[in-house]
Amino acid sequence: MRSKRLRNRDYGRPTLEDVARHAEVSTATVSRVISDPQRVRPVLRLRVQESIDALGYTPHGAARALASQRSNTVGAVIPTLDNAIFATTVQTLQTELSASGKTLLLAAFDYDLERERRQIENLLVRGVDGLMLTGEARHPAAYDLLARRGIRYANTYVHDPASPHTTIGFDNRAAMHKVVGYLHQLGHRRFAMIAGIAEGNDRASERIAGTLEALAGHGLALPDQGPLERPYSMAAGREALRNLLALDPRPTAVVCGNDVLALGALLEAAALGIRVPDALSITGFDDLDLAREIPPGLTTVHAPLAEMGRLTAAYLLDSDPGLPAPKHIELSAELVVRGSTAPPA
Amino acid sequence: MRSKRLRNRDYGRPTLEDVARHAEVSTATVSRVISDPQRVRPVLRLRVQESIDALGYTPHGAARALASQRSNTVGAVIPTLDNAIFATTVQTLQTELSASGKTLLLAAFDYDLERERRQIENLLVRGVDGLMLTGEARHPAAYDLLARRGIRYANTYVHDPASPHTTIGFDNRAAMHKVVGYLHQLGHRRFAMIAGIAEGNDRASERIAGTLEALAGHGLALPDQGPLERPYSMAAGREALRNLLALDPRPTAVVCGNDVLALGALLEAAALGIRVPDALSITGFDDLDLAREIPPGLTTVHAPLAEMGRLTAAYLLDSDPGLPAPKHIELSAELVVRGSTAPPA
DNA sequence: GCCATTGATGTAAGCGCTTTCATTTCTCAC
DNA sequence: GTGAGAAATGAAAGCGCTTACATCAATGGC
Repeated sequence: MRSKRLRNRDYGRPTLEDVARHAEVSTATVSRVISDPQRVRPVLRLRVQESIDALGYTPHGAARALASQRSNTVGAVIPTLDNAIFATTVQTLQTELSASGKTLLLAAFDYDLERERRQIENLLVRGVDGLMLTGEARHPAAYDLLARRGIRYANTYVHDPASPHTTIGFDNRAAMHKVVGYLHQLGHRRFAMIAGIAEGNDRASERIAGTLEALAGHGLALPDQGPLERPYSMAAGREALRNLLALDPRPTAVVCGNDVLALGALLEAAALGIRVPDALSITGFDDLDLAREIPPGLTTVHAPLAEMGRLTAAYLLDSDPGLPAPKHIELSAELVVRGSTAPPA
Repeated sequence: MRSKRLRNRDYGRPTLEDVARHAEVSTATVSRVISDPQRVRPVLRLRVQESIDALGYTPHGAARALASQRSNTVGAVIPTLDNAIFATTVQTLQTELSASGKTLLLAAFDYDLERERRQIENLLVRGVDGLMLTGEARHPAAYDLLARRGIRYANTYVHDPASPHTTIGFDNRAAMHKVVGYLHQLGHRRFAMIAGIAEGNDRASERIAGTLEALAGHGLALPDQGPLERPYSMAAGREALRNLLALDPRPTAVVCGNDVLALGALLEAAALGIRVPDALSITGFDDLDLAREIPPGLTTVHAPLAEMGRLTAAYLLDSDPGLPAPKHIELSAELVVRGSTAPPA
């Protein structure tokens, strides 16, 4: 049973105090050398720095966080990384944060809002200084917690100036208006939709709502079955397209809730010998790399993922007052016309 | 200038002490209720729990980490999330960790080993209890740090029983032997390679080395220019293929360092009217979803990404002794034959 | 019933830093 | 040279928790 005094010397990493003793200064000075070197005379600063190197000292993050009441840590809560659109944004966020010396805590919730609540709670316990969230639909208790902690957070991938929360993203609904408007203008009248799963996912449901609205605006509607909701996979897109092709009359335009579904539809059409865009127009959403590369090119909506990550980082890093009025940063999500759309036969 | 005593009551979150006072027990008891409820009599346990709820108390992670000397946090240092193969593994890792109440700290280094060193250092400062690393090539100072801290870490995406570090992954070199062996058996003799950028990336260089070795084993070699090293993008794959097609004699088999490059090559071949696999065989590495979906199906090596994430989590969560002998978990990376390969014309 | 155990609580000492406040040391204008 | 004010340093009090260790109550063998 060794004494506490000795514990450090024997096993532990050197502490601030060890450095202070070695450099014959106070711990306050060492602390200053580390966090604000300008405040220490060059002579001492150098001496301390040498002791730090000599002992191989590295600060203890938790102690620092406890004493300073800030963790220099930011959290991101996303549905999953298994989806390029989140991966890209998180990648940018991470890079920006680490340029500012912050570390990213990552949590995924797999589209389960209860799980999301727990993840948010966990990150709050970890003391994150800010939080990137996905969408607006959320367990009420989660918003309560956020409010009670007075922590800065942003709802991303959405834009809603009327929201009481900060939003950084684009208007999913409006984007679908553009898609439908464009197809309608090409002459399409028989539409179908392959959507993402709407439950617990307001981006997916907004895209559905936007599509329905826009169609209604032209006096049109989807086939009776409504939008086909499918998980995020090419295989699901293929299967859904097969379903739609069985319809009579066949749709001439298939609007998809995301690029992966659209790509599946595109490949299935090709496999079935249905020529795109001549016999069938297909659109996506997100503008993955592949949308540009795959023939005949996928008409889709460009989601500014990296920019969203960058702006979110900037917002969360901004050390302004406490919680200002919610901010709403709208990013444009433009229609990108490629080869998968044309006037109906 | 309000007193410390009051600070909590006025602004802060409630603390353990607040809860203790409210429940009329000691802080030790509250602490026990939180971390090991069994040790407290039901009567008290209940009372404490009620106080916790009443005050809306949540623990303070940093204080906890400082007092207990463990952060319940694990770090992952990867090149980038902008690459499905890392995203998938990290996704699994994250899910597994959070099932055990651990949080994932994520850092990317963009294939810059100096930056990787800094990221590792940063995570160490944050007090991670374990670290997932990518590959084996690393700044020596990073290994020093790791050793000095006696922290548990795993080099993933590689397998090397001779390594002094724990490795969890597959043998990239051996996998390329399988690819080349298979193509050779089909009758191919004129090979070319589109590889990832080898610098600072031992997976990429191992794949190159494996290819060269295997070819040499058959008395063959790449064209004079050697492997074409390209960044991870379909556009780069297309460009590289165009380059290779200018060769005289043309290669009959193009081996790619990853699926994205291979997909680019595949699409470019299609665009140029070169029939795959009749006029040209193409192989990839990773086995992305798309490899299966895209016609004619990409022959590739299946990388067990999710399994790697799972095993890494298990290893890092394993609270066994300190640092045992390095462990080497080999995952199989099997050749998956699809439509993009056939005997040469 | 009595004493040795076992189990449940409480006490209080840190964990390794930051930061306020007091003290000491410099700077200069005069 | 002197004294006022600025700049640099040190002393020490926490930050909010965990965890020996001490204490006290309950249990059971005899």
